[in-house]
Amino acid sequence: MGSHTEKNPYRLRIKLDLGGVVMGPGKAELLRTVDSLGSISAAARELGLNYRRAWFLLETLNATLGRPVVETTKGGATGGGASLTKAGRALLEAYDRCQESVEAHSQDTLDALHQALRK
Amino acid sequence: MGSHTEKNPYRLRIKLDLGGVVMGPGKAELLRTVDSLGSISAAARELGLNYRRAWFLLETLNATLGRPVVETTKGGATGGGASLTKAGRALLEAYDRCQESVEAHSQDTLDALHQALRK
DNA sequence: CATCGATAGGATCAATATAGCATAACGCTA
DNA sequence: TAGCGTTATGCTATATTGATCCTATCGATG
Repeated sequence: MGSHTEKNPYRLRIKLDLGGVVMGPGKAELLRTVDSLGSISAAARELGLNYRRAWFLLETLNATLGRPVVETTKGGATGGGASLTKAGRALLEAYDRCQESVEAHSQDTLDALHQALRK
Repeated sequence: MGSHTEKNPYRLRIKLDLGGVVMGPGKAELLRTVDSLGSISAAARELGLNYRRAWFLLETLNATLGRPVVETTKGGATGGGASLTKAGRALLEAYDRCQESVEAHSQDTLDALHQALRK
């Protein structure tokens, strides 16, 4: 039959411009994973990036926003760890909320575009 | 008085992921300027980027999407020129529409985040 | 047919981003 | 006190991106 709707590959990606840093899907996933694993290095392994970079991304966030988004401890039984601050959670939640809102409100436009650019 | 609302510096930037290329504010402005000036090189001058790059950006769009977004002519009295195709205009309009929608629907969340991260 | 401004594209260099290695400090635990 | 896993950070190498330069081609027009 005629209208077998092919999947629309077009997507809308967002980036939160925080004045000095931007947070896109990468940092968002990193925050999320640090939150769930309680460690920067574990999160880095999980996401397939090296610790050096993961740490740098978080440090940039910490330094640029007025307050830290992650707090860390060194040494101890587990070697140390990291967790999100309230600010960090607020940031992540705001990002997710924006992402959802954007997806919901852009779907029609993206579908129309997909039709318009259809070969 | 207490609540003198300081301007919120946080912004939401969008990128249209078209599968192979992404279109952000840069390519959007380029398309818009080519449309209004009728020339790639004029648009490049206007936006302060070199012709080589402007041309390459447009070429990438043309090549990746099934159909061209700009069509060009060489030679002639004016040396040549460029204009947006219907597809190009559809793309630019979709981008603008998404941008507007996003701005409208994210303001509250961004304001709340700004308060939450307030020093 | 020589000129002119624009498209089209090759080649190279600088700047920036990311990857990867190496190492120290930390503080619990055996 | 030796060992372990993690944070923290320096340094180097590689990859990606953007800037710059240069040359060819096109086609109306004087």
